Amino acid sequence: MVRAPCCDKTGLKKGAWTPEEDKKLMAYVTRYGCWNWRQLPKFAGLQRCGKSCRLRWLNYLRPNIKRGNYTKEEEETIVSLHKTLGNRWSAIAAQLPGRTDNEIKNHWHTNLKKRSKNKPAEAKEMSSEDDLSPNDKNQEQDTEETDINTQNPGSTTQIIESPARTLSPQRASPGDISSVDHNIPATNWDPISDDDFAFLDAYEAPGGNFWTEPFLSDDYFMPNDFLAPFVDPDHSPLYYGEISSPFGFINMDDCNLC
DNA sequence: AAACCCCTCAACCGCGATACG
DNA sequence: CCGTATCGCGGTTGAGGGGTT
Repeated sequence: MVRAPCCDKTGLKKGAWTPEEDKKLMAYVTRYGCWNWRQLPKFAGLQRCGKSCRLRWLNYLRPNIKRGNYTKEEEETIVSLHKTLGNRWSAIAAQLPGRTDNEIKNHWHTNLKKRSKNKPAEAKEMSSEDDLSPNDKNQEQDTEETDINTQNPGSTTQIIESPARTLSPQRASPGDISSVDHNIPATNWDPISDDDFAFLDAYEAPGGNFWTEPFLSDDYFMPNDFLAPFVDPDHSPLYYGEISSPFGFINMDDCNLC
């Protein structure tokens, strides 16, 4: 469940996220968006790799995430989509608003897989998969995917893009961020108060140090073309429009960062 | 009460795809 | 076209909780 925090050789933290880290990430992404996952941890003051931040945000902190309590409809959808799509969890998740591919994948392996095994009609496909060696499984998956592709060449079947593409804050509409799902357990979703931005404000002090020296490490380097989403307080919490920055005006409509 | 086992799920890892210079 | 950086996806791991013996 919760892994003991540890550090890798580069000093980056690994393992379970602490509430403080969550808050920092949440506050940063909510305020500035995720313009570059790799650079983000430096700006957010996190000793994490960008990949880890991205995963944490997408699977846990992102607004509108539903957790647990799968409805019957959702489970049926997962099972039926899995029959057609195979292990394309992101595609499946795209059909289930608020669900992440990781969560669906876990739910499948822990619940639905067994359950579907018990249903004779569905068990045919599922149970055979279980008895296969890893190689066989791969082969079967390849076959399955090939079938999908051959069955639907240029198909009009609605296979929505992965949630990471459709729901990721990188491309999410401002509404995605602003409409918070308060069903998220309090332990996971601590509403962000102004205080939570305090650590960010420290870097926005007059002089613009935040954008030029954010949590700078000795070897830090700011790309010349650096851009970041800004927040218009009138369009809280995120606003992507034409904004000014230390680097001039940025028309966020032309900016595909988020 | 203690030991063991099983289950859950957050997080990591590796790789392919895509973007960019 | 090529090399590099970054992103996104799917598979896998393993800590910890709960159930069973």
